[in-house]
Amino acid sequence: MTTIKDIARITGYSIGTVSRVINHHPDVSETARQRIEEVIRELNFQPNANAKMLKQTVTSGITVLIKGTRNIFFETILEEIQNYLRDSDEDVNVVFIDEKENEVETALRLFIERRPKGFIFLGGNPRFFRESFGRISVPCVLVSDSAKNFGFDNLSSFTTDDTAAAKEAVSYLLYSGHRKIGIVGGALNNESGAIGMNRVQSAIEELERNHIAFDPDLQFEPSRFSMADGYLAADRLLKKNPELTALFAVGDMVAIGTMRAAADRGLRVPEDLSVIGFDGIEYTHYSVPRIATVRQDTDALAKRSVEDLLLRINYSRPSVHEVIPFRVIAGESVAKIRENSEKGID
Amino acid sequence: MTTIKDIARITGYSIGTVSRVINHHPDVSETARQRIEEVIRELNFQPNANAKMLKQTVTSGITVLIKGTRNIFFETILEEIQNYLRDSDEDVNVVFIDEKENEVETALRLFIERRPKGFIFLGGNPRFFRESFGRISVPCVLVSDSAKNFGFDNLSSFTTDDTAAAKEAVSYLLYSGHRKIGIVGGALNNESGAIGMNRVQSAIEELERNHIAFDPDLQFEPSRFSMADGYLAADRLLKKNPELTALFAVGDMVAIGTMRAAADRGLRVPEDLSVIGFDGIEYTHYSVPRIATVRQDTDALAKRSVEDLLLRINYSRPSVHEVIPFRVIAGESVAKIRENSEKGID
DNA sequence: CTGAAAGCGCTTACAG
DNA sequence: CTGAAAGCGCTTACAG
Repeated sequence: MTTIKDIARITGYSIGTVSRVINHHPDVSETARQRIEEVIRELNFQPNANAKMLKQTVTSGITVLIKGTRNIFFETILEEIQNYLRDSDEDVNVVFIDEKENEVETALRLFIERRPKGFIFLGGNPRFFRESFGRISVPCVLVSDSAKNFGFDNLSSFTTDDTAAAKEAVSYLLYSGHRKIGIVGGALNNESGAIGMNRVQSAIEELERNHIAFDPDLQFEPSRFSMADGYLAADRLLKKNPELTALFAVGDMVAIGTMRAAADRGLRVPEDLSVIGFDGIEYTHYSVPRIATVRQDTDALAKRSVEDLLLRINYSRPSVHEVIPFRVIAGESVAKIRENSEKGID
Repeated sequence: MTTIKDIARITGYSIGTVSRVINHHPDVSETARQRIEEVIRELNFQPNANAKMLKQTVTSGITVLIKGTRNIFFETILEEIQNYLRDSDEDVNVVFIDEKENEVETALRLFIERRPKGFIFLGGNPRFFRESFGRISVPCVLVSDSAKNFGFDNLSSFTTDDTAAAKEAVSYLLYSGHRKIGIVGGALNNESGAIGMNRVQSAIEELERNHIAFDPDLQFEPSRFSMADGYLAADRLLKKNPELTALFAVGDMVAIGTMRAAADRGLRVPEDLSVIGFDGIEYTHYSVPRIATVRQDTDALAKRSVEDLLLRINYSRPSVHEVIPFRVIAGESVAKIRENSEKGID
């Protein structure tokens, strides 16, 4: 393996000078720089980052930690974060971890090893934050869960108001004339907390606010955020309650599964069954019919996260907890039905 | 920051003994182990991986390098690779890199820093392999491109026979009675090589073998592997050639865009336009209609990659280049049409 | 502008 | 079973 020593030996300079050239240190003669760069290129030398990081105590770069490798929603935000960070001169390190892993412990390890100036967490388990976030001392941002009540002054958060958004989704169904509404999705309580249950809770409250009785047995099926699970849940729900004219799927992947379950029961969307999703992933726009959904503003989530993190890194501003507006997208999967109509739009 | 030195100081043992405990070295007294583990737990000590890797020359673990963070197909394979590797006692390190990045240079850097026992590449640019793979000396596997002619004896490859698969896709359309067939997708020549162009080429050959004239201008539109691009390409193609009764989309994402483009032109799938995709991603099974596609056997690709890599790591077997069988999935997006019918199935 | 040297936090023969 | 010491490949004051 080629090391800095080999470059020094070959060029006749010391390893100190070689190191300076590698790190674009200004105090190097043009002659030395040229010769050393030439040999580095010839030998295709790559400095060992372990040694570099071990020695360097200076912080640098920003690390984005993403929970789940198959989360299209987070991937969209990531892409936008990278776009915004491209203009800053921080380099970005992206790390994907499994949904079940502890993102705060991972961050802690990376913090020790890489000394980034800050972290952006895409997804996170409140419990993990409460347990061990205290040991991270650089500015951080959490996207997707409010950290307002965690009590850390180096942690900002940017979130969609799930409660209001779910309320709007149900409102839209009510506005379209639906009264027999079911809810698909929301995991009851898994390791990562009760994901999506606040959406479910808020949807139920909106129904009750409109004097529509809600029977969890007949109008709700939990589901994880996948097409496969959404399919099974919707199928169970439609089987035990064929009266339903509209379903609120708590995630777009669940909505996709729901639409397929409807088709397999001979129901057309939206003629026989209306469906509204949640998140606003790209696919909702390409589906036939286009899927009605509550679109989270991924661009704003990304933009504000980056802005805030850079401000806090560079000017040590205080952390903030912001709610980002969402938008109900009408799509083509929700039909208007007549009041008192027995089922669908006829 | 807590280091091994602190643990040594507090427990009264030397850093050598602490290191042995951390690495589960057998030659440590029970007393020492217990005391040291206790303090490590109390202080929540995490050894600095930089220092560890810098010192250790022993190889360990397997690194999976994935090109593209939004490639559902690769993510499916990754999941299966992880399942298969769970049974071995190798730990797995997954690294996502941008589609435009040089995966071989990245592997080289990781090779220097982490010394894995082997690499699995999910996606790769033949040019990058030819240029610099020679400097990697551990067993590697490339999935998605045959490395047969690269001339490296430490590189196996497992691939779907794109040529045969594209031929079958077109066969299926011909068998269903279509004669006016268009092809959407395949990037002409971008940085990552002419991705998908072998599929296009093979599809054209199959048409010509069946005495169907092929006019690239009227029957082909290039597209990158995304819904958005697939939409635009299909829209252009359908606009300039409304006679087409079937489209072969060179990737499933392209097929999704194609189906939406058809809908926006008032065409029903499959009644007015048949569509067949390529890859067999999960979504094709949930779409309404289910998308006909050529399903690559992700499970076999994953399984054989892992088996082969472990065999070569542990018993230094020679590398192999295997073609994994595919399967045409009928779906619901291709209609049978009458011979001589002017358009669609009427 | 350059070199010699200390040291980052670990691992690992070596000696006992 | 344990400790003292060398050294992994770098960076960085310090001195010149």
